[in-house]
Amino acid sequence: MDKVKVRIAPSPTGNLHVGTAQSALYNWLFARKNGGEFYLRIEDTDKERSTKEYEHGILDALTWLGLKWDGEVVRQSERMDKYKAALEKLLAEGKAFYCHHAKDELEEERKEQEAKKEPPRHVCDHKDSEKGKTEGGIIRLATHDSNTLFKDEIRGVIVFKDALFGDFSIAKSLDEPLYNLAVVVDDIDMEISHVIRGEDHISNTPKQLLIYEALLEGPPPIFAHLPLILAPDRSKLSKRHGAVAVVDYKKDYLPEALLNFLGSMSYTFSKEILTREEMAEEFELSKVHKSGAVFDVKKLNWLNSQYIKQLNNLTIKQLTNLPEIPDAAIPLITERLEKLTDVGNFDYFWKEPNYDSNLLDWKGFSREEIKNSLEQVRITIEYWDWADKSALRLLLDDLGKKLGDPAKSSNDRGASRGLVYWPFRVALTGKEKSPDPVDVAVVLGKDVVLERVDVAIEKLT
RNA sequence: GGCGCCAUCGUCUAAUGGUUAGGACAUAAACUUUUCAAGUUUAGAAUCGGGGUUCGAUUCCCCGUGGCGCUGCCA
Repeated sequence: MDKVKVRIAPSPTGNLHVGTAQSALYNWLFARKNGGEFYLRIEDTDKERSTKEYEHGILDALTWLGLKWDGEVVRQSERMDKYKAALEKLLAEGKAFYCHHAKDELEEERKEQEAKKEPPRHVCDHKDSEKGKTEGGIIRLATHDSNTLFKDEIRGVIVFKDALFGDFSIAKSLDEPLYNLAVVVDDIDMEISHVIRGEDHISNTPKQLLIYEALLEGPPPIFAHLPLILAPDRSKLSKRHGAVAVVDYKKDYLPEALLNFLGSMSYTFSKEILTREEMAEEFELSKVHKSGAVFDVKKLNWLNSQYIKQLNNLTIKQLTNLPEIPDAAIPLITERLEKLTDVGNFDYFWKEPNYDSNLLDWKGFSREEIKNSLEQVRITIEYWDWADKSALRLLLDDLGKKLGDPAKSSNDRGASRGLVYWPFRVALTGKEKSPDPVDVAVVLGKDVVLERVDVAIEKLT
């Protein structure tokens, strides 16, 4: 087999879509597995909608994901001469022609066809006439309806019965090529061996095959159509479903997690969590799934939490842009972090907590009892040997036993310990939920702990 | 309407002619706990329908049904 060369071809009319990212991943894996090359081609022939900002965004997103392309970025806007040459060749050989029909004529034709329940298409009567050779109007490929088929590497043989798409358009003019033409010219020119793209391109394939036939003597590339990524309602995932751009995930997710998720969505690897190198090793194009997969953010979150747990302290600080997080707090935080920005829920490790005094209340106990508990905790802390964490736990447990109303707590030991631990945790964190307050106290240090207990006592006074 | 693709737990999927239909996420419960977002354990949860082929179909074939995609002088 010739060298494997694959590409992704996003158009810079929006941010990098997660579907395109998945397609990029599979192309990348396939190239990596087969010692091939992975190219990036920007399809910016639509001057109205393409922007440089989106192009930069796409490059950034791909880089963030770690899907580095080989060679230079190819831009269709810089290759207009190639398309023009191809068009001139097709025109000269009578394989393409100028269509002079006006838009309203075509619309008329379409309406009639719909009324007759025929497939909508334009079969042009200019194609073999002199008029078809006269410049002006759009350029169409001269076709003859027939069956077209191709072998899809993922789906097997796909047959288009009576491929009835008429003389379809390939360029608005010599200098304005349309999608199908540009794609084929580029794929030929870049010597693409495998076209791996979304399922939504299946219906374009027979058209492109006809262009290959008209332009190329050798065989066309091998095609493989990936399943679509679906929204929870099983329609194609699009902007109206919320976060669909890779960049939307950047603040909360690790690229490794997103990549792992996208990869596992339409392919079954030997394990749940694996690096892209491990994925590449196992990857076989023919084993990619056929059916669309719903984007389940819960599973992404879970994967993300698994990756976050493995992060080292420095990385966490950089990623969250919070260098002030104490090192000792990091294991306590990463243990329960699903999204990076959730780190804000743990800001009591580096900031004075702010909370309502009602939060200090515990079960049926009175304000006086709570206050007394905190005062006792304060004394315990002051006398406590700071190095011994388990000693503090024992001391606080004992305090709980002492403070609890024997009538209330004889059968409810937990409640009396709660009288100690609940206000203590709130004093330290200002939250209902947090890691073990003793663990938090150790991270905070004696001075801060005493300070915060004092603040809490103050609030109750 | 035309053409095409697809069809196993809620979700992602494994099993391709013989399994108690397996796993992961999610959910629920129990345990643990001062609380929980963490941990451990357990549970419930699926082969779209109808015909074939076969001793036997999740699996192969056909027909329905459903979902989705495409149907541009967008890509």
